[in-house]
Amino acid sequence: MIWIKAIHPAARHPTRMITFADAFDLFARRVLPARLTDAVHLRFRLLASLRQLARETSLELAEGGQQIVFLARGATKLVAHASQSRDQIVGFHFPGDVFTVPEPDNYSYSVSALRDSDILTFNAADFLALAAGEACVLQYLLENTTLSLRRCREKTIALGRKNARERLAVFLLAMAERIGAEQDGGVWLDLPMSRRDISESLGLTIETVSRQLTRLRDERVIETMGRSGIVLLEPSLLRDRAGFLREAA
Amino acid sequence: MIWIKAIHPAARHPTRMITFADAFDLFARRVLPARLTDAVHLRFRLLASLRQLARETSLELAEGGQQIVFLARGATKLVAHASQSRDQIVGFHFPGDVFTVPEPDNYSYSVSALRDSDILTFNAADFLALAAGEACVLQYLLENTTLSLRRCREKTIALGRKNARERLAVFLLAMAERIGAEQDGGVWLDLPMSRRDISESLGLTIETVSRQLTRLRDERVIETMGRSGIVLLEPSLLRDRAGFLREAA
DNA sequence: CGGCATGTTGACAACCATCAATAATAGTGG
DNA sequence: CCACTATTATTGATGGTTGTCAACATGCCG
Repeated sequence: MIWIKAIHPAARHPTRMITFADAFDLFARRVLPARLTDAVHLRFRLLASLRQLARETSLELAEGGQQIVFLARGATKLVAHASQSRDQIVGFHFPGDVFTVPEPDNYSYSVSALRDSDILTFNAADFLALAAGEACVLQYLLENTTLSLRRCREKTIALGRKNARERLAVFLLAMAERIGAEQDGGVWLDLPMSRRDISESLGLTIETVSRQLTRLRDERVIETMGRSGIVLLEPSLLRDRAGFLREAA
Repeated sequence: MIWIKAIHPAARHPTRMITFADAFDLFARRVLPARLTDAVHLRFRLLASLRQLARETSLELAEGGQQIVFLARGATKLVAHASQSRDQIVGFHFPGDVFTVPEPDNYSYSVSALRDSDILTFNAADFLALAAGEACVLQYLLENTTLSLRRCREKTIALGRKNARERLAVFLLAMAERIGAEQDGGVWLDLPMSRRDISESLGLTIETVSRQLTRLRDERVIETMGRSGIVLLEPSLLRDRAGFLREAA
């Protein structure tokens, strides 16, 4: 049916833009305390820039030092560029996430959209200067950064001590936790990232990622549907393959 | 002489303990703003526990949730325990460092002393509740956590995209920055960690670490003196081998 | 339906882990 | 102070996991 054809892709990846007001509102509801005076609220608002990133486009943040980013809509990856086109994805982000983009040092960093995305960017120094008077905001940022750190440490463990098989299992479980939809015993994933993205996140090649997914499919641990659809048939089987600590017996 | 025997090891790795007052004073000078009232100062003091860790001993922090740790003296490693005695070191810490120890999730974490160390531990929740009224403290923690995150991301890049040779170069440069002593053109390092620690930090084996150090020695990039002494003869040569972004030409 | 980007599969090679033996170091006791 | 010993580090030989190169298949979009 025509109707299916026309509506389906749009439903999966809506391209409707949101306004600055909408984006900032989402941000304020999550980060700013309700009791904030209008004046301070406005000053935060003045620091925000809305960037609309079409799928596959990226945002270089070289100028202006460290940035604080709020993802209002879409999905993004934070990429570190090492030498000679060796890129490492240090994190995936989903709507509602707040994260910091480091200023360039030994590597340069960029934010790329996996889907059409709307993000708010703040200069970190300005933001912190303003937040200094609002302990709640600082506390939110601190908790958030601590969470990012925990995720980053888990990634470090995966990259340092796990084989390809285990890394895939860890990745799928992490995605299930963040964007999975429960579905009669299993978990449904609509991955916004390509095999290349997965491989650049896990320190592998796309071929290895593909082989491990095939293997998991052969073992009836997952099912794949097209390029982006994955069903975790039995999450506990994945946990067995993830090389985590055994649960206390 | 008895006297020599008794004092010599102590000279390299002094075992003299410091008092709680000394340790807390070091902490306060670094983290707490000078203008803090005595009452609040005291409340922070009441949250602190001094732990004296002899070399090679470790501190399990399973109970009590996330901890905030201040290292007053010595050197420590933060170890994540994955399954089956596969450990990954997620960070090394030196005097003055503040860091958080996650509560156990998929992995358990412990702090181990590379040298005799004195650390102050705080329950993170209690500490944050108290710091909520002191924006300066929150800001310090936030900056500190952001720095930890940056370091962790750089480690992620190293483990995901670099070979053994590059990882060693990155490691030595990072150590030079943190505990190196300039010495006529080169940098002198007295590494507190063993080859095993280095390998567990870099996601390699001790044999590979050893081989790469030998290779760097053959190439006249470093000199080794005993087990812990390393001189970086020409840091720029190490940078060439670290796989960093080329400096802007 | 057709073209192209993306993903999968296969053959082979490289790098690093593993296993094993030797060497060096640091601390101990004579 | 020096020999002795246990621990730690180095060196060598070999194999496995994953990267690389290549060909092919699939799915997505116009």
